Amino acid sequence: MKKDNSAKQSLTKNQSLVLQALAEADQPLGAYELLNRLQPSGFKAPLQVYRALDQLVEKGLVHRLESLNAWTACCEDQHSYTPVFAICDDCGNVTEHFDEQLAGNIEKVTKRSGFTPDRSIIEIHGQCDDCGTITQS
Amino acid sequence: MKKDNSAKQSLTKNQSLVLQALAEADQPLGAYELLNRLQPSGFKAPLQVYRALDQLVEKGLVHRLESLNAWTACCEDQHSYTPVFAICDDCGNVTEHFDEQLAGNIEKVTKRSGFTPDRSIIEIHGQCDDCGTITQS
DNA sequence: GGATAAAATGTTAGGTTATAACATAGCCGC
DNA sequence: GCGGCTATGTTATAACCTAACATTTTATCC
Repeated sequence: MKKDNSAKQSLTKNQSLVLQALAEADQPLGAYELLNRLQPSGFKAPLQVYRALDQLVEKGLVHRLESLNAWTACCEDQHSYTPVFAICDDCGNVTEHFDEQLAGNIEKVTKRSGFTPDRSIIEIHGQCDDCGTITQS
Repeated sequence: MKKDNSAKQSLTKNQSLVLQALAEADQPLGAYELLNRLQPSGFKAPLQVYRALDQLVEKGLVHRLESLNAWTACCEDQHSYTPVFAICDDCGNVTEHFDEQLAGNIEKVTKRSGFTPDRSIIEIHGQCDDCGTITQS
């Protein structure tokens, strides 16, 4: 994770706009949904969105949710561990978690077979606290 | 995982063809690559492939690799734990692993926040033993 | 400050991946 | 055979992503 305190300060205009749109959303957004929201700001083509997203991911300020084809602003915490995303299939809300032990387990599982891990994707689908409580009542 | 011994016996024609194509491949295949390979068998439209894939995933005979937009035949083991996929970014080879502790930790991380897990996605990108050894020599 | 290189942006076009909608055909229990 | 269910066929379209190339902005060095 190449994330430091200056990361946000060195953002370009497009990067800032995309990051702000993601931060204001209460759910992960697809690239074309971002494009829709940023057209008032002058965005015209998907590539403008994709390029900004790639750069923000590189800086560690945005994560891509592989199972949703969507993107979300990183929680504000500095983190070196692989994030774990909990995705509510009812309301679409996504939360970011960390666990040192879990990160260690992943290394262990693959290294048994001589595999050298680089980046990990952990996404858990289910029901968040709010939605679970509602349906049980 | 709804997988039992009779799962394979109750496959329809399209499902059998898709599963066989995946089993014969030495790498995960995309839906359109599957379509190409199955056109000699009479497949004509993407939906035929996607429907068979969905049904095979439901039966637990095929897994989808979210970060590759590709699909792979399940290893033959009966498994109740969430599979962990190790994906070599050099040669494209993918291996399926299991770890009870890892599965337990994942539940733990999300349940802290009242989340009820349903299905988990764990995909680790990196370098497999073969590719790592080669580049180091 | 001006030359230069690197990074970011603009724009058009096209490729890949996945689903909607509707019609048809086979299977199974009653 | 009838009704309900599952699977299939087919056309069209939506959603997601990248290539290629031109232009502009930013950073750096002298």
